[in-house]
Amino acid sequence: MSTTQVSESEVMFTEQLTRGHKKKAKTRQTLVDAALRIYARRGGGELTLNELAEEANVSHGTIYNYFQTREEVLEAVGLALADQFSQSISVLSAGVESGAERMSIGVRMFVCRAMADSAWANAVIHVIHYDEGMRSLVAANVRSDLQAGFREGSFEYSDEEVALALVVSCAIGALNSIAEGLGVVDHDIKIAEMVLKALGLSSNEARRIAHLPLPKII
Amino acid sequence: MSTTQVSESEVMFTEQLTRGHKKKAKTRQTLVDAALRIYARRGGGELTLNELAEEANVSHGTIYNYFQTREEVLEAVGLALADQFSQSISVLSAGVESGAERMSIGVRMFVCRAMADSAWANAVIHVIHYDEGMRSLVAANVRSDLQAGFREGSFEYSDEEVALALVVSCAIGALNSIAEGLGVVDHDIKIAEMVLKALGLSSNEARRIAHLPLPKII
Amino acid sequence: MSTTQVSESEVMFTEQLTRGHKKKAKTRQTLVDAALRIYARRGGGELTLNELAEEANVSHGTIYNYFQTREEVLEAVGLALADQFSQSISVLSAGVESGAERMSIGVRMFVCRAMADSAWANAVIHVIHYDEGMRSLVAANVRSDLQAGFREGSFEYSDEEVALALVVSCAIGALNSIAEGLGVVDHDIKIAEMVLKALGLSSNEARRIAHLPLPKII
Amino acid sequence: MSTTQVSESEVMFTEQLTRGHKKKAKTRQTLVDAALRIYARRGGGELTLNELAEEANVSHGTIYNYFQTREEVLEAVGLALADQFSQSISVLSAGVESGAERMSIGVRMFVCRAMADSAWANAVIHVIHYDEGMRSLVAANVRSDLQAGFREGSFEYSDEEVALALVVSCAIGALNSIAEGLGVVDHDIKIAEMVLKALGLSSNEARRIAHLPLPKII
DNA sequence: CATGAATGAGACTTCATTCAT
DNA sequence: TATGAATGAAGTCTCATTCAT
Repeated sequence: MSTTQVSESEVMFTEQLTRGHKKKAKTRQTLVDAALRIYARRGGGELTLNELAEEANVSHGTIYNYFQTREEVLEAVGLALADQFSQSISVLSAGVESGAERMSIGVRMFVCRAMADSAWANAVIHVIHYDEGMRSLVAANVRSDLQAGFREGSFEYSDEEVALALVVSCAIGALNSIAEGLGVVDHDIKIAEMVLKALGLSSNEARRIAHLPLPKII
Repeated sequence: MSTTQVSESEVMFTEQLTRGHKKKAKTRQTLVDAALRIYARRGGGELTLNELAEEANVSHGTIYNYFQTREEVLEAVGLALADQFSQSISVLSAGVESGAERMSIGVRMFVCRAMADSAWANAVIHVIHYDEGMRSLVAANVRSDLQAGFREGSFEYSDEEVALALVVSCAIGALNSIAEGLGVVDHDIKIAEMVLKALGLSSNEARRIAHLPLPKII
Repeated sequence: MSTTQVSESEVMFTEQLTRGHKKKAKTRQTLVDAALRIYARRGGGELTLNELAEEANVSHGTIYNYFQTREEVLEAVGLALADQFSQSISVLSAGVESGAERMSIGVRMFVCRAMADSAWANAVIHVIHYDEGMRSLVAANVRSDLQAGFREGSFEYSDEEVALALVVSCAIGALNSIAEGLGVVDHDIKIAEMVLKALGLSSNEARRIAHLPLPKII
Repeated sequence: MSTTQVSESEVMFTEQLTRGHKKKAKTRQTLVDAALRIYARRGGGELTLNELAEEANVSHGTIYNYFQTREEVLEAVGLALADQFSQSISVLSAGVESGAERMSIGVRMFVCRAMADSAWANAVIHVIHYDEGMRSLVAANVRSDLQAGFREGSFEYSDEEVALALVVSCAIGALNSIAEGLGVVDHDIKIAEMVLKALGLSSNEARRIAHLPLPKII
């Protein structure tokens, strides 16, 4: 998110001379970014297109050159966020085989990103609450690691759906804590450790895996 | 819903009531109940005072004899819900000493009630998302059991806040699953078991405690 | 137009009204009257609720206390106009037996009113163009006279539908002429005479009937 | 619709055309044709330039290379329609001397075309309602036949303007009936017969003339 | 010329809130 | 206190029109 804001700010600055008439194809991205900034900033409530237009420095009508309805805007924002999210996760856990380790990496990545970028955290919280598509995508990512860990004998749970919901809830719950300023040191590790225990790992094994160093981004 | 009416009425009896006061309280309660019915009925979106007035069979203006703003209505609804909630939990785990068992009972009660009364589940989901007061109350209830279990050596976690957030998140997550029709058999037991494991109990101990029969309501 | 207001007010007095209802009815009438004034004033185009609110000196929101949608407003205006229209006609041709004479009176009344009240003419032209209900009502009024005249042997036409459309078209056409300032002296008589001839009366008979004095309004 | 293209192309040939002019004319004609197709297709409501651009497969901006405003587009469409109309009529009644017969042919042609080509009927109805130019042109065509019949002693009416309005109204009224699916067999003949009677012909004479075979188009 | 992104006025509609009765 | 008519800000969406490329 912060990266987005910086790059957008730069763009804004160079374009203020031409009063926004040179945007064309980039405008859609501008709109999505603006929406994410709004989500990031606020505590509750729905995104309005008035706000979006102002944040993106375009007129109301412009939004409708890119989206047919308000719903489409929200959907696009959800997709953008989901895209970033799933990319981040899959890049990081690329070479990892163990389901339990992948799960740990996924959860920690999710939480770490939220700690590093509270704007992103807020946006995710908002979007995940309103957008079913986002929820499914998150669930799909988690489910594969869950099944892998179960096949390998690391995990032990009586119901996959319940386990899935638990992992997702814990991750989102951590995001909420962080967004409310209640983050703690090593939040990612602590959450991952508890999640792994909930999934059946022994305390020692859970602690060991949760404390493994995160793979570096190349 | 009826529980709400009773508890609120009881609170009223602790004051000296004139007839006017009684009627005032009655109408106010009518409004809160109507709001809960609306929350219960719908999937998403905000409560409007139009709806509320119609559901309660009063005119728009009447609402403003009992609440200054829409926000106050929502707050009152949150309080009413929180009231029932904490009563239910504390009644049930009244004679139980063990923190782990109290925790299990609390979580299972929460989930069981959601399964039995999807209207209540929907209302809680709505309110908890918008009302900070409700969230704190839930947290307070959980925290005491958490600390008890920790003191007794049953629980083992590295950070109380993180553990607290985890328990609450899992419970709310279960409510969401149930509200979306994704409930499973023995949902309450499965969730409680995983939560106990997350809090450091061994698999066997977690399973045992989670499967204890719930205390009967007298 | 002023006639409109009077007749509508009379209707109001005949109902049993509570205080609230009276005011409500008054505003509703204000809105309908304002709509008629707007129709009367303009050359073409659709009625907008902005215009209506301004003309009626109420705010936009007030309109929605009386009508659910813009369509309902238009419908109400059409009904109001249709009501006046059919009342006027039936009052005037009350004691007349002959179908041909009733037809003549109806057509002449219609045209005379348009000449006397060009606002009314404009409103009718507008409404009849957009509102199917209005068209049906006019058609129903004409059809009975048409059938009466045919049964009595005065009229002679090969197709009732065609005859009906002809009468209505001629009357509306006359309204258009008048609204455009192309009215002529005895416009009503001239139109009625031609219509009667079209319906099969001899020139002499058509002229005689078309020139009969209109019944007085008591 | 193709008739429109032909007639416009013929008009063009009377000028010396550069390649640029030819292309310009072609695109302009494309736009007018597209507008006619839209009018033909729809029941009610106004033409929007969005629709027009899409139907003509050009971009919004292109329209403004050919017309200054939306009004100009509508005007051009009206002219195109009026052009075809008057050509059709005058070709058909070319060799006919009698005013009454020419009137009958004109009315019947108008109605027959509407029955054969409901797209044309819809377009005419739309345009004639909004475009004064179209109305005048129709009136001019009728007036000459009206005067001829009057001079010849066939017609007998007390006011030319009223008679003119009556004929036009009846023709448009027939179009409306047809567009609403209320057409009847020999609609053209029945309307022509009634119009002729309205203009003073005897029943027998009106019937005879209205039933004359229409001249063939060579 | 053609394009289509951008604009902004203005349409319909909702809804929390006020106030006279 | 109860009512409900009135309000007006704010929201979603449309569309004629402009302008840089």
